[in-house]
Amino acid sequence: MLLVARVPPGTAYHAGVDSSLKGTLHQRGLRMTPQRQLVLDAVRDLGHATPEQVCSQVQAIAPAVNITTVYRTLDLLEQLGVVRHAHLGHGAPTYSEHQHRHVHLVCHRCGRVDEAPVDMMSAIAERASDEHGFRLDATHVALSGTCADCQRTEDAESETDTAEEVRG
Amino acid sequence: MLLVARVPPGTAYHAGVDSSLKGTLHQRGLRMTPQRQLVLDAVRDLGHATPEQVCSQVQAIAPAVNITTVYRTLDLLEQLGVVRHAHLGHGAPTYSEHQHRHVHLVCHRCGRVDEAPVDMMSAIAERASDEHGFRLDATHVALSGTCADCQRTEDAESETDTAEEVRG
DNA sequence: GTCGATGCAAATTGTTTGCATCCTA
DNA sequence: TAGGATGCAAACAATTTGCATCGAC
Repeated sequence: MLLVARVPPGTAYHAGVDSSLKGTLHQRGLRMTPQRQLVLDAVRDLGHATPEQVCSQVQAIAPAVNITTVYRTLDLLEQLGVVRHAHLGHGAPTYSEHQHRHVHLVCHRCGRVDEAPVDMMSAIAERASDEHGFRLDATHVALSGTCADCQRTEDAESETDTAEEVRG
Repeated sequence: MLLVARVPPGTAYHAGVDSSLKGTLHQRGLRMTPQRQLVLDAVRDLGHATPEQVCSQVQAIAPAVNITTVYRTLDLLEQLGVVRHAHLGHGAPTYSEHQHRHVHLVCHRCGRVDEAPVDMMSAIAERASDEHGFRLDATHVALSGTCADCQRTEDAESETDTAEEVRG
């Protein structure tokens, strides 16, 4: 199978990054494949991405890669601790590099995702631990709310609005 | 259609609760139906419940009610402000009465859901607002982490464990 | 009687599984 | 060349939509 288009010598995708993945895989008796590298590259390039989005990115380079492989590879990379997933709302989980640790603020109106430093949650983490014995993972689930722009939009709407949203 | 089994007179389910729903519906030109009352009752009885769970509960009384109707009714009741939904992990949203406002702590290991008062998040809400212009809805998305029991389990496991989880 | 609500079937979307083939080590 | 990885098709689960029928007002 011709997986990727030919590239000039010396321009390996993310030259050097694959060495660690290869090592991590081999340590566990697993195999390095072009697909696995491409999925990892895609996750790194995209920041946060759903399996679907990762698949599109991978297929831009290697159209034959199947979405099934993307799902399996994301699961694997997560078990290896190379990537992690977070729930940024609605349903679709998004994958990012494991080091990518932020608190996510997702606007439930427009979907925009903002990031805040994890230590923003340290006070809550402490209370959760003290009062509930609960060890918080502040980065796994996004906080939901309304972004500044959408608050303005809502304010503007409520002026004109005569509470007739339901019919339809 | 025979919607519900016959019941002794005077034992209406949640006698009296439907009056407000009926009124709310009529205000908007919408109609009161037994299905709508049953869905609302189910949400109230169950605390948090997925559409699937609401459907089962409703069907225990009225087997002919279709899950499509449950979805549509939950959406409607949410628009009316009678119920709200929250994301308690993985994918399935759960519905509860609108007044039900807690911060949810979900264990990603065993799925257990704990509840904490909303004011637990007030410090974060303020920071989100000040630093990001973001209006936080602390109750919409659950916080993810590890519950006390599962922390003990993990500690116990890591003693025996020799890091060989990946191979399949 | 009118038009909103329901039930049913089918379409959609997101994800998983079985299995034959392929290819890394 | 042995067994892990992939691709493909099909199974699944959760949710939505089209449409004819039903029933609240």
